[in-house]
Amino acid sequence: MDLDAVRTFVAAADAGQFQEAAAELAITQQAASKRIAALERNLGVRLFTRTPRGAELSIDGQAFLPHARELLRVAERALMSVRTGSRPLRVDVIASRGAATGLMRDFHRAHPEIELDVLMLFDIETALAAIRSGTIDASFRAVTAPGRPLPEDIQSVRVLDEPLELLTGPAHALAGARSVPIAQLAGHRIWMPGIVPGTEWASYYDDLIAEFGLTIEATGPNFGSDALLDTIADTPALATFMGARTRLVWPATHGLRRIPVTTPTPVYPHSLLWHRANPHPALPILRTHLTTTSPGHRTTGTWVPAWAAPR
Amino acid sequence: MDLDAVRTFVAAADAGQFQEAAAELAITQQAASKRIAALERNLGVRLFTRTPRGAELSIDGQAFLPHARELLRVAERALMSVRTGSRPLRVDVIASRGAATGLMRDFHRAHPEIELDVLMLFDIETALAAIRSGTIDASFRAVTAPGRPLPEDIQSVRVLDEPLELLTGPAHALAGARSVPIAQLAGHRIWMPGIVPGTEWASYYDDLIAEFGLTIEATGPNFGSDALLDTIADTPALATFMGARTRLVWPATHGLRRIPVTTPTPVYPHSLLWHRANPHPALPILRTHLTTTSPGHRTTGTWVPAWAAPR
DNA sequence: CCCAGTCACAACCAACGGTTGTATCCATAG
DNA sequence: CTATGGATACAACCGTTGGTTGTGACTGGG
Repeated sequence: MDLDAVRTFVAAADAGQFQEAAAELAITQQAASKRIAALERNLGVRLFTRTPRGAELSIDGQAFLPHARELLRVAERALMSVRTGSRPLRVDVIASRGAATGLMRDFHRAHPEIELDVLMLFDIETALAAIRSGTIDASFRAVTAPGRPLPEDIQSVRVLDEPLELLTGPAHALAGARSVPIAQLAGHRIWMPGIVPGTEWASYYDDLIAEFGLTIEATGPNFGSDALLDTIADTPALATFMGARTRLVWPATHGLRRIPVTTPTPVYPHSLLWHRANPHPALPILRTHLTTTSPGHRTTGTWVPAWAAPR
Repeated sequence: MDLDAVRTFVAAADAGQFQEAAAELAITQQAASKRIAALERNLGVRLFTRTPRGAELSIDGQAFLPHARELLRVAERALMSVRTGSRPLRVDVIASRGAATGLMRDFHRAHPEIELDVLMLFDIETALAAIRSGTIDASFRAVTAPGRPLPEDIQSVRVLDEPLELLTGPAHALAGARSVPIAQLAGHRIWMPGIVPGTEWASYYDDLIAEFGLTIEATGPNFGSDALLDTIADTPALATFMGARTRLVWPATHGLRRIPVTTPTPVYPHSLLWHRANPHPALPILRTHLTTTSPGHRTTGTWVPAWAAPR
């Protein structure tokens, strides 16, 4: 199906005749006729009933018309998504099911008129480079990686501290606990596959291990969250960490348990990063939305890595 | 923008390389490379970063990808809308803002998984022919036109009696009335432009005029409901009829009044018509939905044309 | 150090899609 | 009844697009 033909179809449907549609599109009447004939041949139905005074939609044409308009609308938006200047706000989130995605969903609900593109970059270095080059407009990240202060031209605001919970199967030793002190996790096998060295997550868990003497197995390739959850559900000796706000798309029947961790509760600090000179009109709206809906952060009873602690 | 190029882009993004994408689409690697190069040229951005081991999405490519998928999805649905066999349920309504449209909206809310195409045919004759030929699946109409009994192979069920209300501007003599007996309308000018002779509406109003001695001016071309409402709002001597369920998209500030008509209340009887042998799986669901949510019809205090009265 | 595997460029060719010119149809006016 | 105007479709022509084949450049692994 050719988008030019669809455009011609919509123009002809609106005009009621091919000639005027052809004039609008700056082609000859014959070309418009050929385009629509080709479209009809591809679809296998007649879209217009031709009369000596114009062309009016057949019933199939009437049914097709709204779909054709939608198609052009979507094509237009697809084009806009890569047009510099007045393109959708591009926001990088740290994981597709994480808290930042939920925050963006909330933002979209609050401001459905703002066009959004949400993507996931590899690590904070990539994100910073993209923010500085203007390729993306904002990023949800832990505010700094260890030893690397934020550049001068990047601004940030802390928007959410997400508590980590323990995720176990029904047969796990801690499955019945309503909460578990972090000291009790020493000696339990905690499995976190797919943590890529060099990313903020790796730094975060390195610090967590060092601080509380945990044994985290980060080995093994990441076969996707489905495989991870499957293994956790079936293996009594394994557990994993998961952000409290992470949404699980998983049959509840598997009996996975989410157990809060306490004394202290490790939290992952999400900040929004952006370039101080970014002119995108939707960016201040996002910032305002996040700061006004942020629940704030407790500092007592929680733990964050030293490099992420508020100065 | 070429849909084939978009398809190639999505395939390459999924495969992570051009060669495999090209194999899926049954073209050569060079052709896929050219298609994506052309797409990048059209969009003005680089979608992939080429490596000697494949091609991975650039940031622009990541932003474009969901739009590309959506575009292909919409194109697929546009194609289905004219494919015989498993195409969306095609329902004809009598007016774009009338009660039947509202009923279909309710149905769509109740069954969002059912694909619908709603269209407006010229009159009941066209609708019957389209139902018999299978071009449409159902039609909302007054069950018969005068003197023309329903064919044997068409079935019908009465789903809604829609009361007619008087619509006036704020300066009209009846503007303050909470309701008006139909006998009081004799002598008032009632304006109904755009009623096409030969349609059910024309028959309906002919009967209404004959029964209650009204003077309805059906003259003048239809300049659209905006122009009609504009004139009604500004002309104290004019009023018009409007279905009680008709949704008005009109600034409330113009002070239009909707006044129920009584003793009796003229109602327009909407029936659903369909072919007894139509195999569309969604058709019985629509019928069940309509009959179970139908408010039923009062017969006392209401008026319908003799040809539409239940036998 | 070579090889396997990837993408890009060049040359060639068929097919698509545009234009111009023309025939046909029908409603309307004279 | 006929001429005319306005609409679509068909035919011929032709440039450009988009496919294939052949080849070169690049890079990571054995």
